[in-house]
Amino acid sequence: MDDHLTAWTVQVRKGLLEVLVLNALRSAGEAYGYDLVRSLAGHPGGDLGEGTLYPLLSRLRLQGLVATRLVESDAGPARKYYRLTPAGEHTLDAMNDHLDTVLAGWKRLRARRS
Amino acid sequence: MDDHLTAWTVQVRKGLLEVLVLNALRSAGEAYGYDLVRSLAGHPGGDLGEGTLYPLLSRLRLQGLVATRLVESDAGPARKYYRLTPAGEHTLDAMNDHLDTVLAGWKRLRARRS
DNA sequence: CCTGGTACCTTGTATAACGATGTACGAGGT
DNA sequence: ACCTCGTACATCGTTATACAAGGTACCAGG
Repeated sequence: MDDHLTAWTVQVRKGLLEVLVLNALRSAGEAYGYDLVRSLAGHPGGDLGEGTLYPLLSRLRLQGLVATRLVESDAGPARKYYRLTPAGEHTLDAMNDHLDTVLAGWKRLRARRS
Repeated sequence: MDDHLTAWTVQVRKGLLEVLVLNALRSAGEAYGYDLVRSLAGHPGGDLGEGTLYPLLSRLRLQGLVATRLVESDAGPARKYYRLTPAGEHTLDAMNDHLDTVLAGWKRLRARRS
């Protein structure tokens, strides 16, 4: 029974993780992948691996929602910093609004328990 | 840009639709598929087709979260009524709690805008 | 006889999360 | 020299799901 619940949480994260990352990116102003993994780990529902985040960031870049900037590091490999584009800001607002709407429907149905 | 947003909303619905239906089922006590499509259409984010709902209900039945009851109708084909099982009630509570947790993380990140 | 509403179901396509795996760099220990 | 650890990026295969499109069947009214 727990088996099905964990499978469900995976499905819920689809798309929801995208808004989470975009919001984190806007609040940080600028951040690189490896850092996002660690900072989001503290947030509820923000527990993701690198195999999840890097493809996500790549998609966002291809869609023009974020822009990247390579910065060499003294200790370790170069970091790829991400920040929102104007289109990304606009899209994020639309996403947040959409979530508000959908969740309003959820809360309404949830309240009416028998 | 709207193209990407509509694709995103599809991904958000994955899994989220399942909680919506389960909550609707609990608040109604008992309901059949065709009726759920119409009643959920009024709720924000509850716009779904039959090709979405029927496979969803089948999955829920296979997982033991809902039970079915066939009732013949005077006008039209027989209706398959669905209602939550005890396991379904328990799982639904866990889902609602999980959503509460995840959405708390979303709201926290969303509040901190630059 | 045909249309339209009710009611169920299946198939194919596209998309995303995630674990596993791989690459590469620098610092510190032995 | 060698190894290990932490940093940092990336890709692949599996699995699960929404959705449109299409299909079946029943009943009533024109």
